[in-house]
Amino acid sequence: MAAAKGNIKVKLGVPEPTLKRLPQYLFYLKQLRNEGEMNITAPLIGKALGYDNTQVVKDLSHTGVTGKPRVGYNIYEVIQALEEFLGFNRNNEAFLVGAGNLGSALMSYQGSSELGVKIIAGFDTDADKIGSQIGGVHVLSIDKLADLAGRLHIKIGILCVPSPVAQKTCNLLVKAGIKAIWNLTPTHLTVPEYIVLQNTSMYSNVAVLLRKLHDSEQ
Amino acid sequence: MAAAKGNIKVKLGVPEPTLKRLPQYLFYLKQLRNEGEMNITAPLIGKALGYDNTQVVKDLSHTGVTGKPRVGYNIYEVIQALEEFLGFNRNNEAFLVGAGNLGSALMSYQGSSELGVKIIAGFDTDADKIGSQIGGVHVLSIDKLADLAGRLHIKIGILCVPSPVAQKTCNLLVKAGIKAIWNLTPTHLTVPEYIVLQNTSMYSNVAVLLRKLHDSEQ
DNA sequence: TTTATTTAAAGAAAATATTCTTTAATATTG
DNA sequence: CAATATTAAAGAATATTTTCTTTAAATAAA
Repeated sequence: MAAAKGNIKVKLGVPEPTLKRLPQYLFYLKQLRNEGEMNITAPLIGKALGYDNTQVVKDLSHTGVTGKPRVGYNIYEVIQALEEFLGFNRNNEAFLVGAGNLGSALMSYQGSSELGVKIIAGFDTDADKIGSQIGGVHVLSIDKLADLAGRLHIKIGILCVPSPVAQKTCNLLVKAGIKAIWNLTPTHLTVPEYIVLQNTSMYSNVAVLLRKLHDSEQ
Repeated sequence: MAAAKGNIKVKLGVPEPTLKRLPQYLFYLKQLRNEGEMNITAPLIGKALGYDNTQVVKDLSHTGVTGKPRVGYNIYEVIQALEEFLGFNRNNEAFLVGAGNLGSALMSYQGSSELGVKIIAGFDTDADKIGSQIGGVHVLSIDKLADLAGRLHIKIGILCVPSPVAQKTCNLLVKAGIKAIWNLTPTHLTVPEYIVLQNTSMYSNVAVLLRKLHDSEQ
C-alpha cells in the first residue's frame, strides 16, 4: 500500500503526491489573486512551480474545477475549489502540545496566513509558558487538555514536544478523544488503528537535499 | 521525471521515497542502540515503522549493508552505513536565514539530536536578535552573510524568513555562492538551474492529514 | 548431524504516478 | 467569417515504486 505512514491505512481517493501539490497551487494562486490576476493557464502554473502542465491539469481536475481552452482557469474558482477540496475552509480546530520553538512557530503562522487548521490553544508543562500568548493563541497547562478537548470536541492534535515525551503525550491525546495527530517529532508513535497519524520529519528533507547536492557535485 | 520539486532535476540513484524513509530507520535504530540492542531484523523494523519487510530490506540494501538470515542486521553497522550514505556524518555546514520561531526551532534542534546539517550561524535583520545566541548558534546581521559564506565556503542555506522577503533573501544566498537552499517558506522560489532547491511545506502535510481524517470519518 | 524455521536477497508481478499524444474546444487575428 | 494558435481533457504509454514470490543461507533444535 502506498501510504503506510500512519497506523490507519486510509485509501485516499486522490494520489498522495497530488494531495501534496494542491496546497502549493493554492498558495501560488492566492499570490496571483492578490496581484490582481483573474485567469491562469495550466502551462503557466506548471512553469512557475516546476511541474508538467498535464500534471497540473490532472491535479486540478480532482477538485472538480474546469478550465476553458485558450483562457485557462478562473483563479477565484480554483482557489475556492481547492479550499473546499482540501478542507481548508472548514473549521479544523486543533490543539497544539509543546509550545517550544517549533510549536511557537506554528502558532505564529496562524496570525499571518492560514495553515489549514485553526489552533485553538497551546499546551505545555513549563510554568513560564503557561498563561502566555503566542501568535494570539493562549498557552494552557497540559492538565487541562483532556477536559477541554472533550468539551470542545477537538479532533486534531499537533505534537511538538521533545522526542523523549512524544509517546507519552501522544497517549494523552488519544485518551482525550483526539482523532488525528500531526506528529512533528522524529519519534515513531504507536497509536490505536482508528487514529489518523501524519508524520512530518524535518530529517527526510535534509536527506533529500544532501543527496541532491552531493549528486550535483558528482 | 519523479523529482521535479526544485529547479535542478537531479537524477538520484535512490528512489526519493526510499531516501525519505532512510532517516526514519536511522532515528529508530539509534533509539534501539541506546536501549542496548545489537541486532534487528527487517520484519521488526517494518512492524515498528509501518512498512513492508521487503521494503525495509530493499531500502537498506541501497546503503550496501547486508544482514544475516535468522539474525538480521547489526545495528551499529546499519547506523554507520546510513549516516555514510545519507551524508549525515559529513560536515554539512549551513547558514540559516531568519531567526524567527521556525529558524529558532531548527537552531535548537542542533543542540539535542543532529539534523544532518550543522548550522554554523544564523542571520537576521532584527537588531534585537542580532548578537544573541540560539541553541548555541550565534545570530549575525544579514549584511555579513555574503562575505562569511564566501570565506567559509558554505554551500547550504536554510531559508526561514517571512514569505514576502523569501525570494529577495534567496537571491542573496545565491549571490553569496550558496549551492543548495532548503526552503521552509511556503513561497515558490526561482533559482538558477545549478542551484539545488528543497522545498519543505508544512501545508502539504496538513492537507494529507485533513483528507485522511475526513475519509476516515466517511 | 540432520531437519526445521527464520530471514535476507533477488527477481517477477502488480499497482501507482508521470509523461506523452491526440482530440476537441475556444478565443484571437487577419 | 475563416483560419490559426492556444489550451483543457482524455486516454495511452512509460517509468517508477511497492508488493508478492521464490530461493538460498544460517541458526537453533532435535
